[in-house]
Amino acid sequence: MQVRTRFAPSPTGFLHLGGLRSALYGYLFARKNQGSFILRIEDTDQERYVEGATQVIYDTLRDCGMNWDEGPDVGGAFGPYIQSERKDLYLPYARQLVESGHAYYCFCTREELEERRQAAEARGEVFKYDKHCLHLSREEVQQKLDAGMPWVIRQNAPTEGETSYHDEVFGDMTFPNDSLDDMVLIKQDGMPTYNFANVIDDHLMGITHVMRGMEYLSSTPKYNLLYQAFGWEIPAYIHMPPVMRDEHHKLSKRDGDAYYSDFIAKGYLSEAIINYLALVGWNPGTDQEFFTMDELIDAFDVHRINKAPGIFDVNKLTWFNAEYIRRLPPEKYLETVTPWFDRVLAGKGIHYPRLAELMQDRTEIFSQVPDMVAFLGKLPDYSADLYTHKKMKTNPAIALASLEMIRPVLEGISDWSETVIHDTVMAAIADAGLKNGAVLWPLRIAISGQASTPGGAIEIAWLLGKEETLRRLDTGLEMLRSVN
RNA sequence: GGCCCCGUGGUCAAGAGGCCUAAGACAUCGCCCUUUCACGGCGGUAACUCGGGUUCGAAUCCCGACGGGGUCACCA
Repeated sequence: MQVRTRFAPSPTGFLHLGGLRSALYGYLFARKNQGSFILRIEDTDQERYVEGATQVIYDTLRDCGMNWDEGPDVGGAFGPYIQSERKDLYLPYARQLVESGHAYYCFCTREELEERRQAAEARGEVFKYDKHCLHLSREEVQQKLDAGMPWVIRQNAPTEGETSYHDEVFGDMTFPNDSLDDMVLIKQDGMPTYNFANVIDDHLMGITHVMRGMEYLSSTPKYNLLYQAFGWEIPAYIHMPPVMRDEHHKLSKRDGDAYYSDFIAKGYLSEAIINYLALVGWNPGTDQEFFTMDELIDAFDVHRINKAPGIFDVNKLTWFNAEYIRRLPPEKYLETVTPWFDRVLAGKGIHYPRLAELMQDRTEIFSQVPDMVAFLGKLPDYSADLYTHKKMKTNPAIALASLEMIRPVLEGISDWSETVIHDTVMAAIADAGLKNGAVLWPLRIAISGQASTPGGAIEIAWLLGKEETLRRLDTGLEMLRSVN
């Protein structure tokens, strides 16, 4: 059997990481089985529709390396792939169900329903539609229709017995039928509800494996009843637990920090995001942690999807990101980091390739880069306390002596290259009978103005250039003379 | 509240009756390397929710409690 899965987001905003993971698992499963991955846009709720959201979905998926075989923009034999464009297709199916007694017209207004709902709540009961309109005769229905009364079509669900189905990750599920409500199939505006459109579309599009969040676990019996009423084959179900923000809340669109685009803006690599996301709720059963998309496809197995929700851990994502950055070819790293350098170093004449070499192993997220290299563009204000470091055996007094010793040495260097600076400085330190740290620490502090820097004194001196190095050294000397 | 699902360290998780004195990873702590920081290396702290069963033997099976999540819309 040709496997066909689908990702069916509603265009209500940016794609958050939970949604991205659903897409990923669907994509992985389809590819793993040489099947097709279909993209369908579920925009039946005009009130929540957000302009441009569909494009964001396309861009995000492509960015992450997930290509769909059929979809709104690429076409396919089962289109259209945008639900609103399929609008007219659903009503006939609903009517068919009305004819066969599996559904019925309902003329109850929202207000009436609301009253009954509140009355039920007042009695401490759960409101369930009472099939009020089921008993209308054919004539009465026609009369109301002719009179132009607003209507909806509801499913006629059984009230006794139970319905079972099998889920690939949760196993066998059974629900008592009396918990099934007569859900609305066609809304008053003529649009199908998600519940209905979803069944019709999945069938029409030949979806063999329905993959979706586990929040649909309990409404699946109602969908199965629909499939049966039509005499259609019920698809295989793969329900997935949610990705949580913390123990109590799942990642949602209301949490701005969960958007894929935000992570990209902060300097996370899409490969790292995908790799990490794949591992929240699923594992390969081995110790392998790093996966390319192809390796993910190869290792993926829906039976290894966990049933319990997984909490999204930015820490681990950040670690993955740092690892991916370290593994980047140097040229690629340089290219990616350049705009981040530019934010604070544009026009400063800093040698980016060398800086990039120094920075690559220290970059966890690109957005941290500007703060880490800003000192090269402008010497920050710093305190003389920085000259004190126990392990380096230095303090302001020692630092003053060290810097006074090293300044003329640096000034005397004509070939300002790292090796020459290194050899000259180290030789001078040895000649003076000093410890490396007693000179190198103060030097680095004087020219960088901060306790930790990417690279040591020599590298920074080279990056800064002779002139700027001496200028900063003088500033440091001045400060030290005033405090000593 | 009814119904459904789930419950191994702070987090992701391996584990499908004896191999568990419970892997691995992130985080955290310590040491080493080192001209700082980072990288890297080594080591440490830290978990089977609880209570009953079943069994020679249970993290693994059963029941209950507790905890968490979901669902009960003309939203998807």
